[in-house]
Amino acid sequence: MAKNLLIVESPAKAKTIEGYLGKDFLVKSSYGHIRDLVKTDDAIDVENNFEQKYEVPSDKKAVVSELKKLAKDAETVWLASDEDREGEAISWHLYETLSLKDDKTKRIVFHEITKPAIMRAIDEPRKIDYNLVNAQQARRVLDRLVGFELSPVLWKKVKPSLSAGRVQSVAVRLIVEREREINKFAAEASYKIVAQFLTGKGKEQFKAELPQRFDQKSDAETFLRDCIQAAFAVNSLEKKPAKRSPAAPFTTSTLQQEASRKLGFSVARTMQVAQRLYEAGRITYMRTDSVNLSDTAIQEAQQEIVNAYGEKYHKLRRYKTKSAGAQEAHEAIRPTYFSQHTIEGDHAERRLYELIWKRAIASQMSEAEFEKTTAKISVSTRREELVATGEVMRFDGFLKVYMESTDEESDNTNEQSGENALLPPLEKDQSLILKAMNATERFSRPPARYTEASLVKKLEELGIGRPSTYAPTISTIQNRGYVVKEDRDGRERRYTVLQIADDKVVEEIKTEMTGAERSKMFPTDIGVLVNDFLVEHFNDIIDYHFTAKVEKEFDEIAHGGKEWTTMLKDFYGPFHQGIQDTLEHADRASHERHLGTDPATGKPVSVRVGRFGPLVQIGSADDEEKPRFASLRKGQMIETITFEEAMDLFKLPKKVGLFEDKEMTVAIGRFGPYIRHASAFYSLPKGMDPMDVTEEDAIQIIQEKRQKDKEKVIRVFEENPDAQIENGRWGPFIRFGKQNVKIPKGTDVDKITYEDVLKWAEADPKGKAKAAAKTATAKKATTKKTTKKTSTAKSKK
DNA sequence: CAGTGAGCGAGCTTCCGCTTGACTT
Repeated sequence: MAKNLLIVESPAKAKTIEGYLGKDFLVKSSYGHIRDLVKTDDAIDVENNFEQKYEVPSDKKAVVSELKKLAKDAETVWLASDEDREGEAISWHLYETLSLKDDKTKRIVFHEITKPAIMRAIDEPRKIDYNLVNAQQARRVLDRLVGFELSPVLWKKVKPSLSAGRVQSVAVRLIVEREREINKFAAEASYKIVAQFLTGKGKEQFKAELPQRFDQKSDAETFLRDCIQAAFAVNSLEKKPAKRSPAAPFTTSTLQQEASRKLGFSVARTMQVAQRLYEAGRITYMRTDSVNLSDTAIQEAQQEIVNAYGEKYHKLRRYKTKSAGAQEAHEAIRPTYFSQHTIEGDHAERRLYELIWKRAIASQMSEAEFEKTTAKISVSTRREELVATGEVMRFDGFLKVYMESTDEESDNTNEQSGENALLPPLEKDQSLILKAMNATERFSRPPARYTEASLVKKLEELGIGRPSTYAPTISTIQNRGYVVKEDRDGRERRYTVLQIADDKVVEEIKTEMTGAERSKMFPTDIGVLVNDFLVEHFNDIIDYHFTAKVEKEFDEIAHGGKEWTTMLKDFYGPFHQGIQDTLEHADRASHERHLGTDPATGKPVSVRVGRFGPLVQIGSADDEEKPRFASLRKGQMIETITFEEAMDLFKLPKKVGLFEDKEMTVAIGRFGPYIRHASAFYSLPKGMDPMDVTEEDAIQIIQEKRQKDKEKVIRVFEENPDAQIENGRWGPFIRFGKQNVKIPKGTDVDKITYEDVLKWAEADPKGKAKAAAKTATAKKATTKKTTKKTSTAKSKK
């Protein structure tokens, strides 16, 4: 029996540490927290100093009983959970739950998993820090009180099953408020002047811009006209060295941002893949707020950089965390072995590892050095100067391995930036030949919508949430239906371009797409409704700075300067009063908006949130005639929909004619406009207005789709016409009734027999399960719907 | 991928932070 039992939070960590400590130590993991508040409303006794009822959740029972047994037999139990508030609480819960003895228990901490760090920790054991534990209790109790008192208010005043909390509600608020900023944003147009010059001798070309812009088209036109007969010369020439430094190694939040920008990963996917890399021993812990690297890591990175790129590429750097509320219990995210530039694994694992490796290596490399040249060009007829800039890299430094990307979209419109371009050799007073000049109308841009990752960044800046909760929070607000992540089409916008041609200024109108979004976070109507309700009645809790405020108090508790129950009492009194007042006095939340009167019937037109989502209604319930309803479409919201848009919703579905004795109907569904005929759906070609579809169009679309489907079929099996080989998006596959059967790699498609099909179909449990699930869920969904229908109806009262 | 759309009912929903599996969808 081992003399020492050492308990950490993560099993992967346990494995590593066991290797460092040898036979006398048995290293086990608690798998995070082992106890939590009971899930019922009596978990906290607010009358009695916020006394808590804890329980070991069922999925932790096995871990706890194993640890209990091992602890009983061990001479010394070492509690080595993380060095932060939560970690201290885990140690305390272990101490209590395992019934440990004070003289047999030692608390140790380390914030990097290296042998020297662990040996040092073992030499310096301490006791459980009850101030820190109390700070965690205050945090836990406050979150429970807020979540479990706010949510029921929403059930009563908005709709059942909704949720609110210190973190999620602020996340939703950020998105709602950003959407409103975008809605009220009015783009301002201005004219940007860009010129192309030729040098006199070599006839080399380069570009220059006017730094200032013209608000008025007439001013831009005048400028261009003045330039027609003007002489141009290099007025001044300046060369300046410039440097760029690498970014710090990854934290959870920065990893999520870069993986989103460079690899297109959702934050959940990034964390899944990182978890696999961590478990395989490829990277250090992936839930961290620290940018710190251990001394051994810094040395290994140095060795690797010097070996691979040479001494002058190395620069030792230590980074400091900037973000609020960082607890730094771990290292930054880095490769376990810097010598491994790449790894084995699936595509996602290899790419994420590479990103982590590059970022960590680059963080220990030299600055990149540039020479920036700025040439100012005089215009004989004007006082303004045009400016040409060029940048030459003198030394690549860290850019040899890593370039951080930004959130700025580069694909936006006709922006032709002259930055980073090379300039031909120029001399002061050299005269230049104007080759072309134009003034392009440009528009100011609204604030950017959040992506999952940029929302995480914002939350981190506000100190809201922790590395372990960023991804779950993003999921929660989507699962609750408060926000959606989706693509939205942009709209066309016209802009004016003025140009010098044949000594005249000519004008041209062009169009561009603007406002198109990919994978962005949009609030839903229910998200807006809940947010506005919370802001109205609980503004102090939903305030961006609420977390920062309470964190400060948790810190005071942790340092022994404040009693945790006092802090909670001060908070809970007014909070609970607010809950009661709201329950008693607040109206049911509704965002009903009256849009106007239907000219055809004279009935009122309004929008509101219905049981199945936002809808438009013509007529009222107490009218004799039943009101007419229509659902809002993707991108439409109660707050912003216009009367005309609302009335348009009643124009579809529209019957467009007959085909094969059956009606054809045009409508708009979740995937865009389509024609419904018999029981089949046919998408409209992109760009076709569903209102304009004629009978002939519809027939043609149906026939074309049928033809295309026919072309996809390679072979139908004689034995069973429900079995056929088709060309799919990723190559040939077998359609076998409802089941899609994969063709094994390397099979000659022409030689597949019906026996093969039966065999493969049988051997593909996933495909079978999927086919079965398809029918099962279809059934379930319908039954669920009907039960839900009655249930919500009941609770309405 | 549509259509639907308040009404009486019983009892349920819900927080944030630590950690991984054991399961299907």
